[in-house]
Amino acid sequence: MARTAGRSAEDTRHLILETAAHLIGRHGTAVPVAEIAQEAGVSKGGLLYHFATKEALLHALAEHLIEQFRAEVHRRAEQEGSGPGRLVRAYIRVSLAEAGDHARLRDSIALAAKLMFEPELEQLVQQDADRWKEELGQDGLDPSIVRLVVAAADGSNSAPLWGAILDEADRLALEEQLLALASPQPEGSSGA
Amino acid sequence: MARTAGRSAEDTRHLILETAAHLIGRHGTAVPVAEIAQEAGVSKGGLLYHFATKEALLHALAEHLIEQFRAEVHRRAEQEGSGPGRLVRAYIRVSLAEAGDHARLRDSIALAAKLMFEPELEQLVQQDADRWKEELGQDGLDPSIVRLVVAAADGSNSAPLWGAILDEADRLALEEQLLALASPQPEGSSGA
DNA sequence: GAAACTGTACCGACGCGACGGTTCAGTTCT
DNA sequence: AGAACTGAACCGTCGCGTCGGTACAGTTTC
Repeated sequence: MARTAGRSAEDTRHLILETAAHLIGRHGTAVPVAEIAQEAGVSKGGLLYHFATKEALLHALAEHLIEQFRAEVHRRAEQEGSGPGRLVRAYIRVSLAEAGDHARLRDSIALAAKLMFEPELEQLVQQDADRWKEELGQDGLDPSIVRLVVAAADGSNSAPLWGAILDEADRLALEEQLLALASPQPEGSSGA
Repeated sequence: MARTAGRSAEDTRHLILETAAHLIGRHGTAVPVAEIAQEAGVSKGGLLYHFATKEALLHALAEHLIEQFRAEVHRRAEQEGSGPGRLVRAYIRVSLAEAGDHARLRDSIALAAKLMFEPELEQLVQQDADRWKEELGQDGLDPSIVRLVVAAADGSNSAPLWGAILDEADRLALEEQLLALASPQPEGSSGA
């Protein structure tokens, strides 16, 4: 057998990436590449053809997820009413939505935890964080509000780490709270 | 050589635990037990004398860290002025302090990330989270404040995951903000 | 237009190092 | 005496990466 019928190499690559994310979310990054390959309906050799090493696979996956998140936030920002805080509110929406998708969230956390200890890949995450810090800081909001809101959004995205999964009601309530904080229309309140 | 002069078995046990936390913070839970033993100045056999298996070691370490955090928060709560919000404010203080100790924070995160995928150990974290949720909920504060503040505190403790390390100024500012939110002396503010 | 050739995509068995855990005889502190 | 180790050899497993092969899609050649 060779190229699987009706599937381009790019499709295969993408399929492997999705499968990897899925399995990593369930079993952690320790999951064997052979298992990822099998689940993706590809041989181990086939997988290694696309990603020469497991680290390369994880690297590609990290870029994939980071890029996806960033694109999603910017997409939401366009829909957000104009004025200051657009980007922050979009960041909140996407973060909290992700927090509601437990499976997907586990993918990200497991991968991020792994990257923490791979110096070469760590800076990939680092740079992304720096970029966010800058972008969110230039969104026209009070820096103290941004700091608070972003910390809370990130926190809701890290909850599974500490076992604290927000239930649906809490998640939605928190989202409303954060959006309110990031919406510059004071009705007589004082910023805390 | 046998028992090291002037050190009780309990001391050795504790030393191993501390060393393990330290190394895990630097290299992740994949660090070999032999390496932990060596770094602790103990033979591999000696380590396995105290912790029959690596999983047992990680289990003990998790309990250690969880218990330590809980004890620390309750200790701080005693020092906190009485009235509603004592525990929440103590939780904030300890969380943010930990967020400032990057090395120690990495220990916790690396371990927590590992536990996520060990069903048996996961519930250990889960139960702890449930306990916190209950305790913090009964602290006499508006639930929406607690939700916001705890999410932010947890977020600051998860920052390294996303590469977003708070600098000292931000950390202190955030701490002040959260403490203010968790202090029930309204000067004319409305709840968000 | 079909045979010969080429490169891409993929297969699957194997080698090999690493790591967890066992065993055990010996040693030293309390 | 018995608890608390040391030290080193050893085993089994597991997972990564390599490597020789294979099957098709195009492309070239006549």
